[in-house]
Amino acid sequence: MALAHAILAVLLESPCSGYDLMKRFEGSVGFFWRASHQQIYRELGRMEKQGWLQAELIQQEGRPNKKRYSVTEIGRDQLKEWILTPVEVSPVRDDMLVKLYVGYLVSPEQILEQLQHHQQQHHERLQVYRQIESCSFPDASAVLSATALYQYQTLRYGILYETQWLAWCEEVIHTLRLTHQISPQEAPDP
Amino acid sequence: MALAHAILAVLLESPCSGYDLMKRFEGSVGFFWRASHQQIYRELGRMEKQGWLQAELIQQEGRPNKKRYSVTEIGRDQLKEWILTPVEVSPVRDDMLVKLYVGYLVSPEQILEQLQHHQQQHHERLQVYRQIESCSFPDASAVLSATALYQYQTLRYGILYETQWLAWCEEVIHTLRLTHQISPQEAPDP
DNA sequence: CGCCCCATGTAAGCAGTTACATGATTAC
DNA sequence: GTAATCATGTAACTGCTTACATGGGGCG
Repeated sequence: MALAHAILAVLLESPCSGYDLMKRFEGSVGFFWRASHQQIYRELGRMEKQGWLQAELIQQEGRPNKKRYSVTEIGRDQLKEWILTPVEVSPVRDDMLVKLYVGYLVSPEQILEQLQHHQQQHHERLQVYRQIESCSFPDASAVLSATALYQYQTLRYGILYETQWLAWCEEVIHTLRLTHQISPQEAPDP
Repeated sequence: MALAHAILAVLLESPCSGYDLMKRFEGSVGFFWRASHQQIYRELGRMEKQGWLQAELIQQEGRPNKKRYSVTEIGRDQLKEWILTPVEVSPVRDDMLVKLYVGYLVSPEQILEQLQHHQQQHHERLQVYRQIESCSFPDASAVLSATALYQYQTLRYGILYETQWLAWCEEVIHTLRLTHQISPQEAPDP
């Protein structure tokens, strides 16, 4: 039930609506968890029933009303307890690696195309994370509070992860070009 | 349906039984996919129905009979087609990062314990991958066949991934010890 | 005698994805 | 006007996990 715990973690930082949660999951906390809005609303409902959260209806004018969820004492205790129970490392499941494993089935150019598509996506994510880093943690030598320090470490993970992916993509693309004598694609001259 | 494609990829390399597949998924090809035996048997059944695989019953003495699955022409074409359709990067979902994000809820020592547990698991995996590397690809300068080259690249991913995890664990543990003035645990003197 | 390995499966339940639905406001 | 943003959901489906089940052979 790690989605529930991820939600607790985010709401503990600051209470918000399901809609806002969704955006936080696809944005700033996306480097450790992702969830769709359907998943989030369902889970919020369950968690409220169990007493982990409490909802407060916020009336708004000019836009739909919303429910603001905050973590209860019970929810907080649940989260604490969960932290202390050891977990196995998350299993790796990556489409790109499966594709590469059987890359010999198609032409090197076609594999290169897939790799470059992937590379670009990781590049974009890295940009986003670096943006967050320079906004939220501009001073590398600053003394951080406990909460900021832990959050920064998870962001650091995201940055290392994407950097490693890019390095791997570079390595594979380089090797492929060497062994198949493909020259890098250049912008066509007008 | 990426599990099906991962199974195709592995069976294409060499046909085997569901039981063997399971072991391959938790061992040598574990750096790009994992699956439980229940998942595998169910998926094998479906794939045989669809004509992607064909099964051959192997009678054995002194041990249970088994079914040896191999990839059909249809399955091979499916896999090729799938390779060429672009996919989004796999979403990150990692318990350890959620735990660290709310690490301030428990003592630094308790977080360190979780981190070290994780570190050890990644260390063990790295050992396994390095073992496979030195067994299957002993000569770094050797010219590899297309299939070997692609497989080697996926193994390289596994190695980079685990190395990056270990580096991150080191970084976090180091920072935690500095800010909380915890000295490294030493083996107790007898 | 108990436990692990080989080898295959069923059944129940939870997690995640895809598609559908509503209805107001704001920006181009 | 039409597309996007805000805000919430339901329903159906697929994927994954956990638990249960069977049965012979080999090891300590």
